[in-house]
Amino acid sequence: MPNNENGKVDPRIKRTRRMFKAALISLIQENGDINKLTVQNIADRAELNRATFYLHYRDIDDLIEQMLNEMLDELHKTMKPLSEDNPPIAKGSRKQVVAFLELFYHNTGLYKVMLENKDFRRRVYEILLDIITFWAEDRKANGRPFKVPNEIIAASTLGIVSWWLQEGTTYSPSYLANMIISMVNGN
Amino acid sequence: MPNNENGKVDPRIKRTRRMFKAALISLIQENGDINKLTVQNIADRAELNRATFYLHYRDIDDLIEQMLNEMLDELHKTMKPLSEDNPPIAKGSRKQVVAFLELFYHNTGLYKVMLENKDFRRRVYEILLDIITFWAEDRKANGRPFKVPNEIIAASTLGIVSWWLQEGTTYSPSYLANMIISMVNGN
DNA sequence: TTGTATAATTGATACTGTGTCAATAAATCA
DNA sequence: TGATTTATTGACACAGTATCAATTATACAA
Repeated sequence: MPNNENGKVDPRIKRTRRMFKAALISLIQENGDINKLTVQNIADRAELNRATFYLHYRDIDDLIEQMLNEMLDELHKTMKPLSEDNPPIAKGSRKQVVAFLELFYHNTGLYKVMLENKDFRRRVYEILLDIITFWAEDRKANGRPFKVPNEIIAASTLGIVSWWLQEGTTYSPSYLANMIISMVNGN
Repeated sequence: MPNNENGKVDPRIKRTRRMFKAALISLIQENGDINKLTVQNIADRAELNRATFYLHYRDIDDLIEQMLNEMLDELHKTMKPLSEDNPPIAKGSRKQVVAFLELFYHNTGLYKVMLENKDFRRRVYEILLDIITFWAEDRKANGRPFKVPNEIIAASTLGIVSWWLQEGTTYSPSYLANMIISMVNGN
């Protein structure tokens, strides 16, 4: 973001980008499809000129990528403090899974659509892999290592979360966390 | 498909549709993306006129849907005889999972891209759910029912298969089947 | 507070892709 | 062979993309 010499960002820029992002979310929630967006629709919804869009983003994918990065930052921010718990304990892990699921739960419509994006999926997978790797080390130290590779556990969990969002999140985050942990623990 | 009075299909029609479908597969394998197709590209690759495309398909989504149905028929055909094994046994189930994975394995490039399609994913999920439901009944009858709902097992498996294809199918179908079964069985 | 720098708007333009059509050519069928 | 169906061709109206120069509006700094 272009700054002036004091390190401040022109409020017009902040406002414009906020408007475009809000418009994107609004349209995604509305038609539940990420592939039917047009620059004109986004500009109309943001109540800004279409040419203004191109002053800030290369194209729609560029806007989506920036959006996606902000959502991933939020995910990371929620997960990181928990994974730095010391010492790591089984209860802490469950808490972490629930916190993770709640993030999705509180923005079902948005995350459901965003998970259609390959890049977003890949990076959520990586966050999951981080959590699980951390968890796996703890389990190994306690003499009951996971029976399947961490990558497969992460992929499995992503599959469950995607399905859960698609299906309408009828299970609570807490219940789903139990199911995930039960599958992973093998009992 | 339009038939004449003898029930035969004009060979020009068969040829044309075969060409369009081959062109679609070829382009998908080439750019690994289902969202960057144009009618002109497909027609060029098929060595047919663009207008001819519209004689056979409403639009690109229509062509993809027909493609998708053919692939699902193939999946069903592979799965059905196995799920009618009588009596159903644990070994039979493993064989079924391997057969399922091998189908994907032998056409990685195509299935990988097709699994980006929401509709295709939903229907593969349903096939998996069928298999697992069948399996679950057997387990229940033997007094060791699954600990998590069938839907969650199906979603989990779909997540693993999607990841496996994305990642480049480094594990063999047989090994991956073991991992899936291990997760499901919880041991 | 005023001048200047920056951002946003407007209207224009060239371009790519869609979907349809009428006229014509080519292949199939009876 | 003649009639019928399919495929090709070129044209058209349309929607959306991406960029530009000229103008208007807003923010910042002296």
